[in-house]
Amino acid sequence: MTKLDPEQIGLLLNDTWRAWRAKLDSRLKPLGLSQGKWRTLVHLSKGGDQISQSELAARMAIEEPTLAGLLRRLEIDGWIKRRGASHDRRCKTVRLARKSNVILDEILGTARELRHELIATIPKRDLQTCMQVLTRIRERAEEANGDSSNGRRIASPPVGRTRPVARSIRLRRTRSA
Amino acid sequence: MTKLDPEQIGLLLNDTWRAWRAKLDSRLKPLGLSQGKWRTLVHLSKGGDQISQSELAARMAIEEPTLAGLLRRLEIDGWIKRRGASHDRRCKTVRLARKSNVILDEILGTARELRHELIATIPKRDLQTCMQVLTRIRERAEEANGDSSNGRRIASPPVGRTRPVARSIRLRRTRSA
DNA sequence: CTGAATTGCTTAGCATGCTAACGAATTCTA
DNA sequence: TAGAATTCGTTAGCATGCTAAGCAATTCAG
Repeated sequence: MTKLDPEQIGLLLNDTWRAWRAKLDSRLKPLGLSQGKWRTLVHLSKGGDQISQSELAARMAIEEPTLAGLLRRLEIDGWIKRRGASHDRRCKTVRLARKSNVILDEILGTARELRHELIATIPKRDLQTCMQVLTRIRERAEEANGDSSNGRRIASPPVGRTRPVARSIRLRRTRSA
Repeated sequence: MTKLDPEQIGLLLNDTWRAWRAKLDSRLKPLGLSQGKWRTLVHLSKGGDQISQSELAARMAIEEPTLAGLLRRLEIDGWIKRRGASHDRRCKTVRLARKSNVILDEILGTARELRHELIATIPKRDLQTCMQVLTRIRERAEEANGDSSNGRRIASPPVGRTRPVARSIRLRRTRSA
């Protein structure tokens, strides 16, 4: 086995993710869904179906305006519905439309299938090691410091499970001229 | 050490790369360079300095129109120069402007520094394993495809589809009305 | 040599990410 | 309880990725 140059780890990470993502995306495209859209639907489906937009954005680790655009397109296509929340008129709650259930199965199935194809031949131990290394890198990279300009960054939840976290660090634009 | 769920590997890969990239990007932003720009400069610097655009796009694994936009912005900012190639008037060769040399050192230095920070505490052996796993995944994902329904897109016009490797199979619009 | 195909690059237009700035509603505080 | 601050969502505008479609130059087939 060739010895790999550690200096190339960043590049490798980039390429690997890119290839994976491209593959999944191309398999899902025939369903009429692009990456951002199915990702949103999946998060919604895991989320109890009555989340506010800001909560959803936090879980997806994207910004609210980005989410707003995705939701607008999803709503136009009839995949989701938005409705003002009665208890707080600032909020809109987002729900999956009925028609989404079918497609969701396909999305999850396709993703699982691809994942299994990609990691099939990899020994469990090595996979564990890899994931632990990645986790460590991610934690380091998400530490707030070293950053000359902006600190606010939404932390994505730990891989282990889905946690409704994230709003804590939100620190909004401080409107301080 | 917690046992990580292999089903989450895709997500983890995404998040790790995202965090890394965000960090590097934010450190380089003060130089006035965004991700696409410094990536282009680095590829140019590794590339013998007299490459054509299509060659550069292929190396960067992005499409030509994407590169065209990047180069336009880079040229406006004075980082590169483009010039029609004498031997083939279809081509433009791209060169780094002199002012880029300074910035390039900073880019590479910053990237190296960050990389070392991120992987500092990780045992060499584990890092090797991780890189080998990633390499394997990438190779799998880049294989022409295991797409359930359709084979490679080569001869079928319908969906246009994403071809990650850029030029190799380029098959242009066949003007086949 | 001439017409067709290929190749290099551009423009146009969409998708998805970001930040900045804002209006409306709610909550906190003095 | 009035004013300030916060929170939720939106719009506006930029960057970077893509595909489709086109022009100009070159190459290939006959």
